[in-house]
Amino acid sequence: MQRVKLDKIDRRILRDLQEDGRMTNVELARRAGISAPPCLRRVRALEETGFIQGYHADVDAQALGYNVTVFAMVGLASQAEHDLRAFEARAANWPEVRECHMVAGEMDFLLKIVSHSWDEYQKFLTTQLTVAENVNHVKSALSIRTAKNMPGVPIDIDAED
Amino acid sequence: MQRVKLDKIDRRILRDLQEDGRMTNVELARRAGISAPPCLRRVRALEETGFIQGYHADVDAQALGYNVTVFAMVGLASQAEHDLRAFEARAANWPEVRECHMVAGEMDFLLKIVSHSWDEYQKFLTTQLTVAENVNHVKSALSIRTAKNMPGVPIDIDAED
DNA sequence: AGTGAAATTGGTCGCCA
DNA sequence: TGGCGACCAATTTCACT
Repeated sequence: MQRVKLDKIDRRILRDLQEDGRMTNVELARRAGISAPPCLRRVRALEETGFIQGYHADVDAQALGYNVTVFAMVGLASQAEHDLRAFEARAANWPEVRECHMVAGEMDFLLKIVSHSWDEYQKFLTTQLTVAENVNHVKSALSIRTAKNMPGVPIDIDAED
Repeated sequence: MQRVKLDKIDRRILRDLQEDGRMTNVELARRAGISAPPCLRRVRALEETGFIQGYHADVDAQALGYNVTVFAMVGLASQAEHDLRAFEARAANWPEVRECHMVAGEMDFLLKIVSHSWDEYQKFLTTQLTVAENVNHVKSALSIRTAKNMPGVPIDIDAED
C-alpha cells in the first residue's frame, strides 16, 4: 500500500464517497472546495493507489430473502500455515460465506454467513462446513437482529497522519 | 419492506450494482438487455422501495491506519428489551463500532470494532465498553487477517421468489 | 412497460497559472 | 497542484408505441 500522505481534501473525498458512492464529481468537488477536474484527478489517484478499492450498492439482504445471518466460530484440528490457507481457500469458494477472519483466541476462524432460512443454514453447516477437511468444531451464533451495520471506517477530516 | 417480486432484469441490476456501484446506467442497461430509460426507472424504483439502501466506496481500512479489527462478544446483566435497546443505542454512538448484532447463545451482542492499534482498542474497551451500564462481560477476538470480505449477498439471477 | 430522440448535466482532456 | 474552457458521453425527460 502507498505510504503517500492524504491531505484534508483527500480525506474529505474519501469520507463523502464512503457515505455516498454515487455522488457526482461536481458535487464532490463543491464539498471539497475545489473545482471538478482536480477533484476527479484525486479520485482516480485514490482508486489507483488502492485507497478506494471499489464501489458497491448496499442491497437489503432481507428484501432478497436472506433472513438469516450467522456468525460461525470455527476451530481447526491443525493450525499449520498450509492448513489455514486451505481452509481460507475453501471459505472463499462458499458464496454464502461473506466474511472469513482468522482470529486469535479459542477459535481459529470467524465466518459471517448469510442464508435464506435456519434450515438452509443447517444444511450448509452439516453438509459443507463441519465435514470440511481439518474442521474440528463449529459454534454458530445466530444474529437475532442487526442494530448497526456501517460499512467502512470512521474518517476524521482533521488528522495528522 | 415491499413484497413486490423482482424479475430477472431487476436481479441482474442488483447484482451488477452490488459488484460495481458506479457502473453507468447505459452499461447497466446494456448488460440487462434493455435500453437506458427503463433501466434508470428500475434503479430508482429499487432505491425507493429499499432494495438498494445506498452506495458506498469501499475504502481500504489499513491504508487509513485502521490496522486492527476486533470482534467483541458482549454479555449483558439484564436482557430486558429496554436494556437491550439502551445498549444498542450506545453502540450506535461509538464510531469505532461498525456492526452491532444481537445474537442467540452464550453472549448477547457481537460487535465489529475497528481501531488504529491494539492499544487504542484496549483504551476503548476499558474506558467505554466494559464500563458501560449493564455490560457484564466482554470477550475480544482479534482478527489476525481477513481472508474474505465480500459486501452484500449472493444474487442468483434465476430464482423463483 | 419499452423505445428513440432531444435537452440538460456531468465527466474528461489540454492548456495555462 | 488548481482553474478554465471545450468536447464528449451519460443522464434524464418527453412523446410515442
